[in-house]
Amino acid sequence: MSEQRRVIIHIDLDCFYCQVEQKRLGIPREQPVAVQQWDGLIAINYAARAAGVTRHMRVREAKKLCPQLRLVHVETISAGDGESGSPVKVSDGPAGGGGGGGGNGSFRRSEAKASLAPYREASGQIMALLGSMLRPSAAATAATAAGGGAATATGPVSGGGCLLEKASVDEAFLDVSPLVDDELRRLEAEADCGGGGGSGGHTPADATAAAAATAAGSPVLLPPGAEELEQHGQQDGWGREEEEEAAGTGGGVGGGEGEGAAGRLSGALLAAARQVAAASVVVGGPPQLMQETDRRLVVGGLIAQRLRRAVYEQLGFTCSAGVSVNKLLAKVGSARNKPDKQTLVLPRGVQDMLTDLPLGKLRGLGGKLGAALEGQLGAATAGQAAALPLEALQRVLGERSGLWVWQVVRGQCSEPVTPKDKPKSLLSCKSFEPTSAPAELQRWLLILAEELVGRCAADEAAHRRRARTLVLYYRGPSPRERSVRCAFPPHGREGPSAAAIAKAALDLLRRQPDAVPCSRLAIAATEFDDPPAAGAAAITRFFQQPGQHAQQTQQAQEQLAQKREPERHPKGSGQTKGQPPARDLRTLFAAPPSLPPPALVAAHAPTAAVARTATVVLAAAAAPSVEDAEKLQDLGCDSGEERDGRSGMGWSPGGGGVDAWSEGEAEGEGLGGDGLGAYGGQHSHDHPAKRRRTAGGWEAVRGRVPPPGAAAAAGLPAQQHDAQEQQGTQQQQLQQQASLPDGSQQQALPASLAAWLPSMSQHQHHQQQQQQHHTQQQQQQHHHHHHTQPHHTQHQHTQSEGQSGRQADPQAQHTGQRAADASGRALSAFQSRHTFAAPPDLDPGGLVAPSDTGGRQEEALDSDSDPVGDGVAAPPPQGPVLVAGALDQGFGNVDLEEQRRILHEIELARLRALPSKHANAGRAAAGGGGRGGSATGGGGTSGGGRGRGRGAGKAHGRGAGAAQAGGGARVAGKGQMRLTALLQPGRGQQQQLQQGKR
DNA sequence: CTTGGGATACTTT
DNA sequence: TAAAGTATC
Repeated sequence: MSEQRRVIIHIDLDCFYCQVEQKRLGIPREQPVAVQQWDGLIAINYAARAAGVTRHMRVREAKKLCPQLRLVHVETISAGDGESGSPVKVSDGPAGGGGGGGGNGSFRRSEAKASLAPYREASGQIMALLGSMLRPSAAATAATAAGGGAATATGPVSGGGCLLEKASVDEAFLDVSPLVDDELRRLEAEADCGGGGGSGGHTPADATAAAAATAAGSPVLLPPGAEELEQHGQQDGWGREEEEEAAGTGGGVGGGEGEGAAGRLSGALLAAARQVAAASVVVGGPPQLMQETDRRLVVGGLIAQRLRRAVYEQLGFTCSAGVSVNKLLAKVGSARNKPDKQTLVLPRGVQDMLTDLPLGKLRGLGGKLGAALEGQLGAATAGQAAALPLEALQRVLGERSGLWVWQVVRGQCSEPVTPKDKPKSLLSCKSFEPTSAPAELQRWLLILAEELVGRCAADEAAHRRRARTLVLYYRGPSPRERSVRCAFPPHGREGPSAAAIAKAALDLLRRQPDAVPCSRLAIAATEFDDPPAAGAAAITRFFQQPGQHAQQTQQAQEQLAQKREPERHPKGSGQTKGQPPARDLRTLFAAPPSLPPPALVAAHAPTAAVARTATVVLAAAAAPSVEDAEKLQDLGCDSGEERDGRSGMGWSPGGGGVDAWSEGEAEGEGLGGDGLGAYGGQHSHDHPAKRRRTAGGWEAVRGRVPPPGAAAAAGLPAQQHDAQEQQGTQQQQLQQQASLPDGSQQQALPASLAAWLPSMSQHQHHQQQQQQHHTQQQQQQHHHHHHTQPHHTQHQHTQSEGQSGRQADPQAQHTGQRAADASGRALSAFQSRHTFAAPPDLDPGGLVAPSDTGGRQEEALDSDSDPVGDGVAAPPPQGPVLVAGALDQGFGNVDLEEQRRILHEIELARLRALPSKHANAGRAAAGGGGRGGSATGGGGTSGGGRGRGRGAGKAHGRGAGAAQAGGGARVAGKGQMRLTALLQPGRGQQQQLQQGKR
């Protein structure tokens, strides 16, 4: 498939944080709002921007500039008693007017840390919705609901193979090429059965007729009917300029004189094109429908409209979209017209568009690379850079980066849309006034640990994996941030213990001689275990008699209790990387010992919300408190329980353990020079942000005497209970759009949302009822009878192969669907994120296009010596094209790998059900299945590489995102790395740049 | 005075 | 593997 045949959409939420808060608080759109963090603004809505409010403004100035400005502080997690069951102390709500909240106290930087959880949650909903819209069934459903009646579906499934890449909390790339293929086919078919049999559809008369035909019939392309789309155009208050600009740029639609290649134009297509052109800004317009690229992009625009519309109607968020042939251009497009607008970037218009575009607006050139380009080659715009010869670029930027830049400034980018599945690490951080007081550092660490623990628990429930490594980041006197790591502390019975994590981090920190006047701390959980077959537990349950599973789980747990095997990544112990620890077969299916039983896990449905709710915070104390010391002690004691059999764990109570920390070390004993003495001793020479050092660490340390008997103090909260409470809380929180008791999903528009969206009118209600896309909240309901829709999970080798990826064996497919269904049920419960693609490593034979892809990769590799021609010598190596797991009802998505695993698990389940259970057989099989996912970690590194974009509109800042060039073919293992390295601007070049500067 | 948080991911050494 | 560095929002 040639580069130009892709249709990529970039979706960018408008001032996302503000929208989230406005929705939450029911603040009308027109009211100026800014989201505040301490004394700064981190998001400003468009009304406020109109009043001149910008980022980097203090609340003071902002208020002065715009007195009606409504300030909303980000949620914070601060001091509160986190003990047993009592709700977390999260603060939200409107911030006090002048300067960060007076009495409330929780919006003080010195006391709390900010939490982005609400935005993560909203983001998850949006991504889920977008994902659901890419699935064929969604389109079919919508069409059916729209009354078009045309029994779409069934036939060759459409839409399969679309990709969704969440690029950041508020952005996503979508590759909708397959959907475009489909809809284009359908649209063009209209000509046959529809009114206009004639060959050309160019006359207005034809267009009109076509419009009628479209409204009546086109099942998928215009599910709601054309008139609704028009309504949409009107409903957003911003519709006006669109049309003007569209007109200015040439908003009309041309049949296109040249290139008569494509046959006649169907009236339906023409009507659709007009409609899209009117509702979009077209760069390089008007679209010439006789040209395939334009035609496809127009259909892409139609899809973008649908997506934006759905996001608005179902979730209440406006967003902007860019539609083009690659990620780079789509992103530039989405940033061009905001808010709530969409931009088609036709290749024809690219050159014009880029000539004056500041380099920084191109994804990847917003940083040093762009600066070097400007500084050393004098190019400030893409146009200027494009005038430079490749050799010059390569001389200055290095071979790879030079080539990459050469392509990017021409608008070329073949980076695939790469669905990201699980995050690679979870991190919680906090910066503060430099301090050397251990108690204070400890306090922060505990808060961070609590937050991290909550997120880890949610992650584990969702992905059934655990972090193997804990990383501590700290910023000491040196400007640079440093990091050290250790094994992740063992999980307690109820999951990872915040106490243990905090203590491990503290131990780590104590060993650092340069940690001292510390102004920032972060802890991260990384290097996760192999995801142990996400669907496994659900599958198992699915094939079990009710009740059997509990029994089984119990058995497994008993066994484990007996064996007490050191399962956790003992450094250097037998567990080779990727090799699942040898366990009894049963344990493969049972939840790990420290997990709640699967049933509970499923019901627990941890999402980000749990991370929030589960966050327990310390007693508030600006000053180091005795309680803090007690806490730590308790924690130490608590984790002591887990200590048995795990001494080889890399982390340990350290030289001196808990007791040592409390006072002995304060005295400089224990670790000697590494001990706390260093804290008090250092001073902040060197520190760039040289500030006064807080009261001497020594004083603080000495003053903090552990109370006698601290070790015996009450332990951590009983999390079992917590879990249940959280469940309730969470459901209340999340399920504003509740399902009916019987499980049917009827959308009740949340009052707050309705209030906030005055424009959501009658027809909208109508829509709501028709909508069958379910948001995450709804998915979390466990009403089984709803989940019987087949899951069209499909896989294509390459896009040019069209629909060839369907599963061959219907029976296997059926089974797979049931299994997928079951797993979907579980996944939907967990569902903290969407996964639309399988990790690339599993069975290359199946995932990677056979020799085909390999060949292309070679070409891609070679292409750096042959960048000419189209610039992108190699066709976009689509690599394994992964398919949106098509869980019809929007349940968790099961990707290809997951399907394989599931089938595997089914087989295992069958084996297990046999009278004599041969664990060996099972285990062997399981081993095979499990291995599949193991290489994934590395494989996750895609050619796509890094970077999110950044909505330029957001807060007028520097550049807008970047794009990676690179053919990013996804190959398992090393080859991919090499390809990646070759095609991305790498650090190598950047270092060169740095050197060049010096 | 002037920046800033909090968060992720990826690459290189 | 560990640590640092870069990019981006």
